[in-house]
Amino acid sequence: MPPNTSTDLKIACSNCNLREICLPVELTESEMHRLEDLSNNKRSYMSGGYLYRTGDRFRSLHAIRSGSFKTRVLHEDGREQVTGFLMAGEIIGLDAISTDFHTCEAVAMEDSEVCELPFTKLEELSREIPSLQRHLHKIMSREIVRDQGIMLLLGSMRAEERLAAFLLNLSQRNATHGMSATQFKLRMSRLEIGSYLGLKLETVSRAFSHFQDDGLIQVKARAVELLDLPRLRTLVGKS
Amino acid sequence: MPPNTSTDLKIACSNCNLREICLPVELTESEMHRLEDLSNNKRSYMSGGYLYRTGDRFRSLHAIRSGSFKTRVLHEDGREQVTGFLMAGEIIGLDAISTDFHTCEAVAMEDSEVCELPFTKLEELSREIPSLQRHLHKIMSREIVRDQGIMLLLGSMRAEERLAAFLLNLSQRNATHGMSATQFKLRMSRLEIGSYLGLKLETVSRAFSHFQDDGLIQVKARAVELLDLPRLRTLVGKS
DNA sequence: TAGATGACTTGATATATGTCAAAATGGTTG
DNA sequence: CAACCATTTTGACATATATCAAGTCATCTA
Repeated sequence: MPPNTSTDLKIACSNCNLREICLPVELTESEMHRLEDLSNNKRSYMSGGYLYRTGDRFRSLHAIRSGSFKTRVLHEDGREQVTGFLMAGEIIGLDAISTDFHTCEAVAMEDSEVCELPFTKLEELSREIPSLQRHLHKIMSREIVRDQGIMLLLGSMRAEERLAAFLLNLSQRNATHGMSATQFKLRMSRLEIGSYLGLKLETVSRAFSHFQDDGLIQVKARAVELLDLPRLRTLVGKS
Repeated sequence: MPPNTSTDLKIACSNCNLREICLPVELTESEMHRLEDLSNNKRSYMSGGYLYRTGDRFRSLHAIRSGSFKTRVLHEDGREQVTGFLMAGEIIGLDAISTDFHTCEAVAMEDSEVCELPFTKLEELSREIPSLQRHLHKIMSREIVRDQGIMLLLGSMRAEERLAAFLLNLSQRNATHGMSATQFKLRMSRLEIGSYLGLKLETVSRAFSHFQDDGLIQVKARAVELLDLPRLRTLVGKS
């Protein structure tokens, strides 16, 4: 299975005009209002800006309102590993609950906006609203499942399978957020894709070229069109 | 950083005689009793037995009381990836909260016992006991951090670094559970280690042999002794 | 205890991906 | 628009790990 649709949020975020896509369906009007109070703090980040850094004190989760972020963990010796690409509607910062400090850093890949979700308040509210509690648990669990999908990818797939899985995952998430499943612009460089997939950028580039030669995709720099979804899927499945 | 100390549990499990190691410190007597009611169901599994399988309906988390389990995800084409090795005191099943179905399977690596923690009840209780709620959140977050550590390992470390990180992680978890940090018996085969680390069993075996030739470890089949922890650590750190 | 079976080690060789280098392309800024 | 810089592509070559193949060693059962 490719890395899964990740933590797309259906929590809160009403003040952020994400009412329609971000709310758990089961809330009463009054619960809704309380949720709105929670998430009234909105912030903007320029491309390249840090939402948080490794070691920062944890206070809030963030719901991405627009734009996208990458998360990465840094190794002592300077090596870095991109651990996720997050887009609008997804929740970022779950790693930090564990120790009250962030264990990775989050960088905007384009100009982006987030809603702040103060965690203590979120916990309070979820004690009172069972459906919200369950929702929060699901979001965290989904992140675990997503990570295990990436472990599968990194541990047992070859370069082109990894890239195919990656493209299909982007495709699916784009579709989920109402965008095209077959045409999109990559927000990340070959280097970042390589880090995420455990490959060197040259290998990523060659895989892109090879897919294009095979008629699987059309790619020009960061503009990608998936021409043959079924064949991409079989590529991931078997080999 | 090597894969982190994983989800060692301090929840519940009083009836399971894990009172001393498993309880969040901050509970009152009455809260304690309620927790005990929660976790009164104990089960045994023989080596090779399934705690759950992919697709099983999710009802409970499980606290491992004794023994150990491996979790693995299966790829359509039959490839499998071991995603974790869990030992006594750790919590298993967090992946399933996401969809209410298990997304991986858990197999006992030796004769083992678990406490069942019915999740709905756990949620109820954690709505009423904030310190328990926070604890549950930390356990889930810790699993996320652990998985990201493994992603770093799989994505950016070479074979011997991976094995060194793996051994150091086992060492640390053993120590956490009051066992020797330098001498232990592996509960898993070279094949399983290889799957977990994204390597073939021959590569794992060669790395073991090489470490032994270098005086880093003493290894005979599954009995391992770490002879030079500092040098193992530098091996993981830089290269 | 012997025999059988699966686990592990070791060697020779193959191959996927990494490395190094150069050229082409695209985007950005004055 | 031009010049510049970063990004991407492509090629030639190097290497870590996989693959294939024996052979040895452990563990379990009869």
